Amino acid sequence: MRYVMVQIPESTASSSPAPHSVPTSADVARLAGVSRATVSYVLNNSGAVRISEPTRRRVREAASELGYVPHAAARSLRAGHSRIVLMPAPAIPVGPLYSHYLNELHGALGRLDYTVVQHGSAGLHGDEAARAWAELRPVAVIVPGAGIGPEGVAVLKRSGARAVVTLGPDPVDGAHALLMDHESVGHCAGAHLYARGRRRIGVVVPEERGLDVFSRPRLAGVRRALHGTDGTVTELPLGYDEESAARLAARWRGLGLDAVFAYNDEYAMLVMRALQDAGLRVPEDAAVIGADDLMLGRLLRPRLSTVHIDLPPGRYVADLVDRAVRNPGAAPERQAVLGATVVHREST
Amino acid sequence: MRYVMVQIPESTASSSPAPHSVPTSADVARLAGVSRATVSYVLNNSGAVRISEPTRRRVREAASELGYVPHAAARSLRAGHSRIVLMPAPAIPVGPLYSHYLNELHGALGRLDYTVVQHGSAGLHGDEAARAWAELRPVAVIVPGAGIGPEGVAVLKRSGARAVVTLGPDPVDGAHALLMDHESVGHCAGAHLYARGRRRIGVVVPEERGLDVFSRPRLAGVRRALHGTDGTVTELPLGYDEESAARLAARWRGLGLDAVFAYNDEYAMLVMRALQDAGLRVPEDAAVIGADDLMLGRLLRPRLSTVHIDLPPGRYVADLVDRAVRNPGAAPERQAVLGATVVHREST
DNA sequence: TTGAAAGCGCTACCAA
DNA sequence: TTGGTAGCGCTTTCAA
Repeated sequence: MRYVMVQIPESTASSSPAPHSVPTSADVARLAGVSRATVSYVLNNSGAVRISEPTRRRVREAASELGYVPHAAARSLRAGHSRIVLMPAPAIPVGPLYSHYLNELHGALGRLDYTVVQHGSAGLHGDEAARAWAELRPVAVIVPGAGIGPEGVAVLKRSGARAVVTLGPDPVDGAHALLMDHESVGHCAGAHLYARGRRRIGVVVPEERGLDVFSRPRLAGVRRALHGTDGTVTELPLGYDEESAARLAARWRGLGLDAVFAYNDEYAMLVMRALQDAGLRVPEDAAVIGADDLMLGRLLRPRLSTVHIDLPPGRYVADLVDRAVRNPGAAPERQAVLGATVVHREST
Repeated sequence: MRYVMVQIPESTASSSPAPHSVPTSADVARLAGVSRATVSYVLNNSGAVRISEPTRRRVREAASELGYVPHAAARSLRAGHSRIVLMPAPAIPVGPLYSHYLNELHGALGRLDYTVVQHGSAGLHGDEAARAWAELRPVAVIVPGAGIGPEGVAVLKRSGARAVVTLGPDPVDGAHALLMDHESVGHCAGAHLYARGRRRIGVVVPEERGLDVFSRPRLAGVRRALHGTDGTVTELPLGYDEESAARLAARWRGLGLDAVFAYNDEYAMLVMRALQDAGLRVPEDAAVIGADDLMLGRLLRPRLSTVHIDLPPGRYVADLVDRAVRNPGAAPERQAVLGATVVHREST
């Protein structure tokens, strides 16, 4: 299949008015023979005023006849606030665990009647991104990773955001923090390997840019686990492809390592296969442990040991956001929410 | 880690005014000692009017001093149109291939300066969803799967959407269609298995609801490939868990099948492992083919045959949307964009 | 070169 | 029970 990009010049038609104009509440009012106020009351089921049943019917019929749909922007302009929760769209393909989690969060927010806007901040740096987000006047902003600083938070709050929640490793001034410190993931893995008698431990660090947010803390965690012991930690940069893994496997004996924490289960699968293809036995010659506890780890032979990651239910985060929105004065909450536990199987 | 849901009553503080009000262009004008019109000209670099350099500076300084950020809703209300492209958020966790693709599309749209809004339409049916989307007055709507009908398209167009693009298997009246027919994926797999001498073919149909959009056509494609031959097709419902796969493997000999198309590579890995654990040889006793050409297939032993899926670059789809937006009068385009080719490895 | 003012669609107040 | 109307923040004529 071939795709040819076609550049079309700005059409002259684009500046002409729409063929048929979009119906407004005024149109509905006209058709129903009432005022715009009445239309608003009826369609919003405003309990404050009593409208006679015949009038209500006329209004509703007029609305559906015209195919009237209220204009969210106008409404929130008038109301002075929106129900928009903004989340920056991940710039790079992040693992299945995380993207699944974001989906869950999305759903939970939707159930609380928020509109989730994923804003791609490609190419925007720091406060620039925050300013772009602020233009949408979101009532809340959820920022994964280390995508915002205190100035960014200030910009958002000044623009009316009632809650800023970070999902990263470090708290940010002025924002609620759900601390998801991947350091503990690495620590778990390192401690486990050490307890299993391994002393010379390699740690895979993906070359894919943008994964640093996760991979650096995971590496640091292993370092901490081995600190003050007779164990050593060796950093192993690795691309997510077979050649890269084969090269690592070829160097393996020279490296003198006896175990590897492979960043996550997908990288672990890659590494384990390369090691096995190079004639090394897992776990005898090399213990391998992954992270994220994906299904595929259970299907490998030997079965892959991994670090299971416990994240708060999307519902919980959504509730935190909702609470913060309804009570913007409250002091920023700050809590660690990432649980890491080793799942010991056969590869270590 | 335990999470306790806390219900907080509506705070009385929530109805009190914001502690400090959000600066508007009027505030900037006041501080700079000019009119709001001038502020607008300066901040939008309007070429139509000439503003003296000193004035420009004063305005810009005032804006940054106040931390002024324009209000997108007000702007698009005035302009009569937005730059919002709406995409329904996938209700169920969809495969890595697809979610990666949506991300790519998202990025490409962002580069064209559109704001992507992912709207979770959980619980909304048909036109209800379309109406909810229409409230945001998106300039374009991209609907994956079979999430909209002709009436939905009409609702959106009537509300000002200049382009509706479907990404599903069937074209919808009034909308542009990028036909991604997974039937051809199944057809590919079926034809390949038949050519390799297999005659009694099982097709895995995931039990996970919401995957039907993909799995049904894939099944139908296999049926078509085998139609009029001496081959047979057997539907194999399967949950994404080891027990379910083990049950299938236990039934395998009784089923009398000699090959299986496993929906995608992840299910294929699950099935292949279960078959091997049950003492069956792949491909001798059972040929296994997946789909989506994920990395993991290359890492299995035997290496997994698969159907590689070719999707148009995100950039291409974004350009189509952009073209449609700028030229709303044009007839709906309609083209098949899903390429499927077998990658023959060792499992078939 | 700048300012005054209209108006986008909507809701909420106050009057009738 | 209903209508008139102000005004949310912004851009864009038209006048000065």
